[in-house]
Parts: sequence; structure tokens; C-alpha cells
Amino acid sequence: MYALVDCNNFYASCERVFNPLLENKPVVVLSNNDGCVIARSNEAKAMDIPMGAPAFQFQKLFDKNGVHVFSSNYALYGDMSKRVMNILSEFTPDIEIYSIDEAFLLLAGFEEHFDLEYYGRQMILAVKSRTGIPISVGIAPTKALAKVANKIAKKFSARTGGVYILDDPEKNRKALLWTKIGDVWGIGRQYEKRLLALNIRNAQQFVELHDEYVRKEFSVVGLRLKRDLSGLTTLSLEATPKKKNIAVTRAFENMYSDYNELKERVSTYAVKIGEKLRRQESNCSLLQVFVLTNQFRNDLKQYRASISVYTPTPTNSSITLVQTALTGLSMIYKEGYQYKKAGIIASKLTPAKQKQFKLFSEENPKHEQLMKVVDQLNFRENGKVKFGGQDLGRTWKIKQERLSNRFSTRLNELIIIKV
DNA sequence: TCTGGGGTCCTAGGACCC
DNA sequence: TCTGGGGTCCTAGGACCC
Repeated sequence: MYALVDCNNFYASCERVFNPLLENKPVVVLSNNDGCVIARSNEAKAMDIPMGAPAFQFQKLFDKNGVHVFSSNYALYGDMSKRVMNILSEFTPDIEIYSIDEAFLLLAGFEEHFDLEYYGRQMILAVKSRTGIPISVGIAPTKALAKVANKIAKKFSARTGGVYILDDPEKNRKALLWTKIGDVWGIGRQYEKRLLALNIRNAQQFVELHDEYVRKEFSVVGLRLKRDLSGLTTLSLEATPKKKNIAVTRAFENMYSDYNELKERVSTYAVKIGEKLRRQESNCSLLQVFVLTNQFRNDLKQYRASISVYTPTPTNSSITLVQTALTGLSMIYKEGYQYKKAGIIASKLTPAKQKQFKLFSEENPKHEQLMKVVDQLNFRENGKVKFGGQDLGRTWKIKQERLSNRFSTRLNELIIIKV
């Protein structure tokens, strides 16, 4: 059996842990630059605030209904996630961390020795009492069915208490009949549209389609999903491997046409790429650099361009990465446009330890030492060390007007309780 | 005025090899 | 007039996820 454990309204719940006055109140968390709604508490969902809602369009509704609004605080969410996953790891040796707020737990043979429903409740209790985060648990013979079970556990939490098990064919059939086709894991907008056109409205109807047909129309991905959903174990637990691509892409707070402004930002993104690469002990060989104008401004000239540039040698040195990224930028930058966004994607990642020697070019070995020191200093001093290409004086900042403290990772930002 | 960010996998088609 | 067969590797684009 598999369990899918999912944190309820994760980002909103993280904010609540450190501000209990928010219990039973509507809470939303915004994306970078305080742009869109990316997390909502149940109360906020009940107010029909959709996922992805632009904050400026909903400002009035927030004010009128006393919605508590937060900028996203990834330092906090990332750390809380780690804590939750550590606790879940105590319940099985086989765990796949599927996303920041979700994990699959393989409970192979556990049903012979445990009452799985009781086991699920123990998970809820442990996570809640040790982190304050509420979770839901779906248990079933396959991953796709565990997803369905989880949805039921959450949707009917008053009745299920947050745990739901699918373990017999008739029960599974009912659950699949209840699951709308667009809500199935792996069925997105496009597939939903195509299936609805065929009058396939729920997961049970999807499962009854012929294998060959599903394979032809939705590729092997769709077929695997269909089999898993019908109860045949097809998708198995995957180790959480290192990332194969690493990206830093951000919209600017304003539009810029000046090359130097772009240069400064692209440098900063390249430095961030370097930090991420070093954290997972990888080098990269290829950088993709892109720039974009504001797609929402129909009145302005539009331009988008992207280019791939190889690094001289596999590297995670911020110095080399900045140089490479700027080479790319210089090739795609065009004067006369109002740029709103830029980004860098690093790919062709290799383990930092297996460095391939080059015949003619070799990176200065001092880079490695230097980066180590820079990383240590930045961790201790909170990002004080910058590179020449980055803006040293006038620090530009993404809009984060409603940022909470990094309660769980910074001593000077601890929660303070007044007696 | 304002509209996110970061990932994975699969497929088709082109370039290349012998 | 006629012009093979069988591969691999890479990339872009499109689907999906949270």
C-alpha cells in the first residue's frame, strides 16, 4: 500500500503556526513581487479567491473581508517542509518527497501488522504536535489511487478525520466515479478538454477506455496513469534525485530598457544559480539565458529571445557563470524594448566531484576555494558578499511588503511571546 | 500601476554515423 | 530512368506537476 501525505494549504498553514490569531481567518500568500495568490486557507477559498488571482485585482475583496495577506517566505516554508518530511520518514523507510508539501510513503506489507487507518492518524498527530502543520493522508494500493484517497480525506475531513483508505474494488470504483476527470493526477487542462469532448467525465470512465486508445492519444504517460488508477501498480516510488535543471527566473519590479540594468539582474541570477548548483554539488555545462517584455501590455512592442551558451568547462563558480550568462545576454539584447523579465536555466548538470579534465582550458582552481568561503560568509552574514557585476549600492529588491519572519531558521527572528 | 517560479517527462524531427 | 537501411543523439515544443 501507498500513502500520500499532503500538507493542508501549506504556505498559509506555515504562517498560522507562528501567528495563531490567524486560526479560522482567511489567509492568502502571494507570489514573488506580491503578484499573484499562490496559497489560500480554506476560508479564503470559500470567498472564491482563485489560485493565481492577481493581487491588485482582489485588493478590495481582501480589505472588505479582512483577508490576511503575506508575501511568500520560502526560507520559512522550506524549513517547515524539511521538518514535516523528517517526521514522516519515521513512519516508513521508503519515502518519496514529491514536492514541498507532499510525500508518498510505501507501506509494503504494513497492512498485515498495523491498522492502517490508525497508522495514518498517528502521522497526523505527530506532524501536528511537532510542527503545527495539518496534513491529510490517503492510502491505497497504487500512487494514483492514493492521490484520489487523499482528495477524499481532505474534502470530507469532518467525516474522515483526515485519513481515507481505498482498499476494495467496489470502494475504489465509487471513488473513481466521484472524481472529476480534470481532478485526476496527470490530467491537465488540455487532456481534460479532449476527454470531455469524448464525454469522459470522471476517472472511472477514463479507466474503462482501451489501453491502445489511451496510449495513442495520451502517450505512455497517460497509459501508465490509467493502469495505476485501475489498481495495477505501475508507478513506483522514486528516490528523490538531484535536479537535472536549475533555474532562476524573475519578473522585474519595473520595466527596463537600459542594457546595464539587465546586466546587473542577469549577473545576480547567475550568482543564485551558482549557489543552487553548489548546494546540490553539481556543475553545469550549459546556460540558457532569456529576456522578455511585458506580455500584459498590448500597447507596447513585444520581444522575447533566448539563447544557449556553453560554459568553458563544467562549473559551479559564480564568476564563470556570470561571465557566461552575460555573453548570452549581449547576444540577445536589443535596444528599444521595455523588458519585464529575465531568467537563466542551467542544464547538462554533472556531479561536481567528477570533473572532466580539458585539454586546453581549465578553470582557475582558486574559484572552488573562493566560492566555499563566499558561501560560508553569506550564510553567516546573510548575503553580504556580492560580485562586481551585481548592484552594490542601490539594492533593488523584489516587492515583499508583507513578509513574515524566518521564525524557524534565524535566531534574531524568533517568535516573541509576551507574558 | 500592478499579472509567479521552478521543475519533469515524452515525442517528433533533424543531424549525424556506418 | 534509376537514388538503402538502420541506427544514435540532440533539441524544441508541448504536455504535465506543485
